[in-house]
Formats: sequence, C-alpha cells, structure tokens
Amino acid sequence: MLTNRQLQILQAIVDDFIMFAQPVGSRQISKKQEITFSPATIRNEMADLEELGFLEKTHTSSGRVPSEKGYRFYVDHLLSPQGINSRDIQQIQSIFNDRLVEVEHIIRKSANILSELTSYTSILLGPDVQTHRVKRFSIVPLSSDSAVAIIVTNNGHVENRMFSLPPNFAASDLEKMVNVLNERLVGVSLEDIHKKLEAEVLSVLQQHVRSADDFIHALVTATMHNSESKIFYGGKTNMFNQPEFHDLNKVRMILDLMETTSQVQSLFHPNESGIQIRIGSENKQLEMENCSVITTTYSIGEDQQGAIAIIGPTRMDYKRVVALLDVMRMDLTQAFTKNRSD
Amino acid sequence: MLTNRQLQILQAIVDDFIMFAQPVGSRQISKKQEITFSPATIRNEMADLEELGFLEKTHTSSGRVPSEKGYRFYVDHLLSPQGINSRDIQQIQSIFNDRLVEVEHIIRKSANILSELTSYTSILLGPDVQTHRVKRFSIVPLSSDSAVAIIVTNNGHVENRMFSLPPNFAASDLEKMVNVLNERLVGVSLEDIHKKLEAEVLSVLQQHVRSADDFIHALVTATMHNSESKIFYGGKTNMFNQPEFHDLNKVRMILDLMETTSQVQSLFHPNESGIQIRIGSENKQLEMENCSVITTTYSIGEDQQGAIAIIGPTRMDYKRVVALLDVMRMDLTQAFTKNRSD
DNA sequence: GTTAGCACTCAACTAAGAGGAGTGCTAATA
DNA sequence: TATTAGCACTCCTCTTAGTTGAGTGCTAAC
Repeated sequence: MLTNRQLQILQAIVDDFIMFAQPVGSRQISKKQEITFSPATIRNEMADLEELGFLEKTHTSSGRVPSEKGYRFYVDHLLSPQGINSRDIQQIQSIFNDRLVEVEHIIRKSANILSELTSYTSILLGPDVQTHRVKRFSIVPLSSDSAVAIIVTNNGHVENRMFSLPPNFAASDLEKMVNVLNERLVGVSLEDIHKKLEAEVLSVLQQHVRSADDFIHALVTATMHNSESKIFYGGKTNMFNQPEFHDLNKVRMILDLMETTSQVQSLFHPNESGIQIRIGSENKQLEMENCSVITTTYSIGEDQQGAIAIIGPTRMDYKRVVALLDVMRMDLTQAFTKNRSD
Repeated sequence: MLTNRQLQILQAIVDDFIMFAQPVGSRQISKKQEITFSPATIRNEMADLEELGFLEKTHTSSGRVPSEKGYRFYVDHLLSPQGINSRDIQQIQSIFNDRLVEVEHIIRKSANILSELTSYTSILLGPDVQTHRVKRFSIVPLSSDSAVAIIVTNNGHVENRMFSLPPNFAASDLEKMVNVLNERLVGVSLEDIHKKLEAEVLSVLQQHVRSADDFIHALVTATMHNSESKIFYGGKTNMFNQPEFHDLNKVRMILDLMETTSQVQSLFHPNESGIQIRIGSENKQLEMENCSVITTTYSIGEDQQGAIAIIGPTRMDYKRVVALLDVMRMDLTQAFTKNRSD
C-alpha cells in the first residue's frame, strides 16, 4: 500500500510528464505548490516507487518516467473526475447545431471535433447496421441481366447491391417477387436476411416463379458480404505532434493499422460498459505498444450502438480525454435517441 | 540544343538518381556500359548541363542531381516507352478475375494493386455520379415526419438521403407524388435534379397534392449537396519508404492534403487527355513541391469518367508508372465498357 | 524522519581531425 | 581540336575527445 506522500509524488510525476513529456526530476517536483518536502526526500520516495514498478528511468542519472503500471495506477486511483470548460462544451454543442438529422453527418463531425479538442486521433464507429431491421425491400432492374437490390432499414439506412439476374429471367415476375420478399423480410434484421431467404422465402417463391432458385441464390450472394459498421476518423495525423511519435516507423505502423478495418474493429470492446482505458501493451495490437486507447460506446435509438475511440501516446491526458468522452457519449446518445424513428 | 552525348549523360544521370536516390558522380556514370568516354569528359558535360539548368549540385563538391527542369526534359524527350513484365500484367489482371461486377469493388482493388506495383501512393476517382441519369425514384417513409428519398441511376448507383416530411403531410399522397416524380425525373442527370424539381415538377405536383410546396422544398435541400465522386486510396503510407520523405513534416503535409477532398480533387485535370505528369512545383499545391503527380483518366460506360493519380517523389520511376497507368486505364475502360448497362 | 552536501553518471552538445567522394582546372595526349 | 590524366581543392560525414549540466544515490548532519 502506498503512503499518502507516495501517492502525492506519483501523481505529481505523472501529471508533469503528461504535460511536458520530459523525465521528471526531484527538484522539478519539489518546486510545485502542493509539495512541501525537499528534493532529497522526494528522491527517496522515487526510488521506492521505482522499486514498486510505478516509475522507470531512461538511464542511471535521468529523471523518472511513469511505467505502464504507473499509468494504470494513476488512471485507476488518482484520476479525479474533471469538468470541461465552457469553450469545449460549446464546440461539442456545435455538432448538433445544424438541423440536419443524418446520423452519418453527426458522427463525422464528432470525429473531427473530438480530434481537435484532444489533439489525438479519434475513431468513431457508426451504428451496427447488422441489427437494423428491414423496412422496405425493392429491386430495380438495370438491364436484361443485372439489377440493384435495395434495402431500407427502420433507421433510414440504405443498403444496396448490384447482382446478376438469372439468364432466362421473366421480368414480369419481378413484381410478384418483390411483394413476397417484402411480406417475408420486413422486420428481419440485416444479419438474418440470407438465412431467412434460404430457409423460408425460397420455397414460397418457387411456387410462384420459375427461376426463383437462381434468383434467390444471386440475392443471397449479394447480401452475404455483410457491410460492417462504418468507420470515421478524425485527426489522423495528430500523432505527428507528439514527441514520442517523432519516429517514422511508429507512425507508419499506427497509420497502417488504421487502414485495416479488422484491426480497427478489434480496438473496441463493445461488451464492456462505461469508459475503457487500455494502456500500452494492454492493447492486443503490437503496433499500439506506445499508445493508449480510450474507448466508450454511445446509443443510437433503443438498441443500436456506436463506439468512440481516442488513440494517443501512453502519456495521454487521461483526465481530459475521459471527461470529453463522457460528455460526448451522452450528447450523442441523447441526440440519436431524440430523433430516432419507430 | 543538346548534343547526343549530353542527352546520353543526362539520361544516365536521371536514371541513376531515380534508382539510387544519391547524387551522381562522373565516375559512376563512366562505369556504365553505354558510356564510352572518361569521367573528365563527363565532368565537362555535367558542368554544361548544370549551366543549362538541367542539373543541380547539393554542394560544391557533390555529384549532380536532376533539377525539375531536368526531370521535365527527361519526361518529355528521354522517356522511351516501356512494356511491363508479365508478372505485373498478371497482377493487374487479377483485379478482374472475380466475377463481381461492382464498379466500386474493382476501383478499390485497382487502387491497392497500383500502389503495390509502384510502391507509391495511388488515388482513384470513381465515376462522376453527377452525370448519371435517374432510373428510378422512390420514397420510403420512416415515421410521421421523416422519409428516405432513393435514386437509382442508370449505372446502378444508388443515392439516398433522409429528409423531413412536412408537418401535415398526407401519407396517402405519397404514391401519387412518387409517380409524378418518376414520370418527370427519369432520364434526368443528378446534377439537374433540383433545377428540374423547382422548375417543372413543383407546378405539376401542386395540382395534385396539398403540401407539395414544403415537400419539394425538403427534397430540393436534400438533393442539393451533390455527392462528389468517391475517392479511393492505395498505399497511403508508401511514401514512408522513400528516402526523401524521411521527414515528418513533409509526410504530414501530404497526408493532410489527402484528407481534404477538395485538395485531392484539384490534383486531377479531367479535361486533358492521355497521361499528365506534374513535377514538383508544377503542382499547384505547395505541399506537393517535392512530389510528382502522374494522372490519367479512364472511361466508365460511354460518358462516365474516372481518374487515376499516382503520387511519388519527384525522383519517381516515371517510365514504369507511365507504363502501368497506360495498361491500367485501358483495362479499366475495357472492363467498365463491357459490363455497362443501357 | 528529513534534508543538505557531495561524488558520481550519463545524455547532449561542441570542437577538432581524418577520410573520402567528388569537383574544376591545367596540361598532356591522340 | 576534342579528350583525358593528374592534381589541388572542397565539403560532407564520421569518429573521437572534451565539456556541460541535469539528475541520481549515498552519507552524515539536523
């Protein structure tokens, strides 16, 4: 168990390092207002804190730097909740000023403003389209052998995909088909569509239409590649500002990671609630060993979920980011619940 | 006018510098097979070429480096057309192997393969949706006060936008409206829709439906923000490989530029035909002063156009990139013309 | 228990010197 | 007259040595 004085010193060191990105020396700490003891005392405590694994040295005679364990402790026990100032609040509010209701537009804007306010990189996951339910299904033929299938969901999202029509397809059957499809598919979630198509719709259609087999098959292939939640980025190059990323290789690895959808998705932890903080190697991705990732989720309507991530150096301003994310998730949730359709 | 020998030397220097990114000395040149004269002679010629502005020195006793004027001359007069090897051709062909017809999918894949083959960054502009023509217009109501307008174009592209329904809107009128809209809008290009709506459709609708004014107004606002051509990137971080970009600031500026749609659009020169090469400061963008941009266009169907850009250092392998782009533009054009719908 | 004092460490900076790739010029050569 | 060998010169790059200063750990005094 740490003594009060150790807590105080650890906090001072982490705060200082977060601010200045320089190893912190005993003198530097002793000059702070809230610190009443001498550099020598602080040096002793520092040595203890280092032995306990909360601090590290870059070389024998350097100042101290928080270790991952140090950050973890800081985040878990020393992070006094902080309000955010009115300028920040105003900026966040500006996201919702436009009277446009489009979800995508709001999320895009949120990503930009979050990255501006934090000066880190933000990633926002849009709603998980897979759980949307079909509101209307329609098919528009383009030529004798191709057509577009369009699905409108209850949340106003539109999925569309081109597919090939069976070679000897009777155009006159199209209307019948669309009717059957609507009867059977409305209310079904996108992820269940192709199951439903094969299990149920196929047999019904076979009674009405000749080339139903081929047709349904084409539809199934078209709806198979389920579109994942859209990803929005803000401040992709913000990390260039951080001294720890004055290293092309690190930056490159992170940027590359951000181009890979699956990697980005695995940054999120949709099943945990509240605000998650992953520090350095707590992230599964090797590329992230110098980064911390703070994530949270927000609601879109009743059962839709989106997610937010902020990526910065382990020396991240946790206090501020947590506060901002807290406001953000609530504002987004509120905005999307108010405007949600049945 | 340059002598034959000067041409030969200039070519050798540019080729060498493109390959090794190191200032080229007279000895280095003299060792080449095709060069039959001594380093001293070459030094004399180099001095002349420098006086003429084709070469530069990084310092008094360094080797020579091509100037922008040098590259320009090289590109204009010394670029013997080159075939590409069968491995490359195979890779390019693999884009079209999948039997999927979706334009977007093909373009996305092209972007990736181009960046792989060149090891530079590729940007592909999708078809200019604005010139597509309406094939089908439909409206799906979501709730009492919102609906989605959907436009399917002749090329199978789908535009959709949410909009607010007028407060006292009679749902029963919807079908009438959609009928009228289809009658009037089919065949109209996307860029002309809102003109057409205001000029023609409004008056017709007013005769049939009460809240036509508000309705059309909402539609017009929704279709106003014309969606630009989609942009696809390949190898965004490839430039990290180039020694001239071992400089965070340069890389950052370019990456930032690539996040700005308008800036990216202005890299292209859709009205010029063939393959365009902009070397260094020939680009309008300050951020591009160390880059060359090679662009070309490809056709999608009869009157659609897409564009390709390759961004690399001024020390770019022009020969190879030009050859690759040439193949690419033809293959894309062919693929999209074959599968085009009426 | 706290702190002043001091020897010690080590990164970061500076200066000086050696090495080497390359040039320009001059004079010899074909 | 065009080409080339020879040579002095330039200047980048790398290495080495020395200096500075921030910071530590330890000891002894308070």
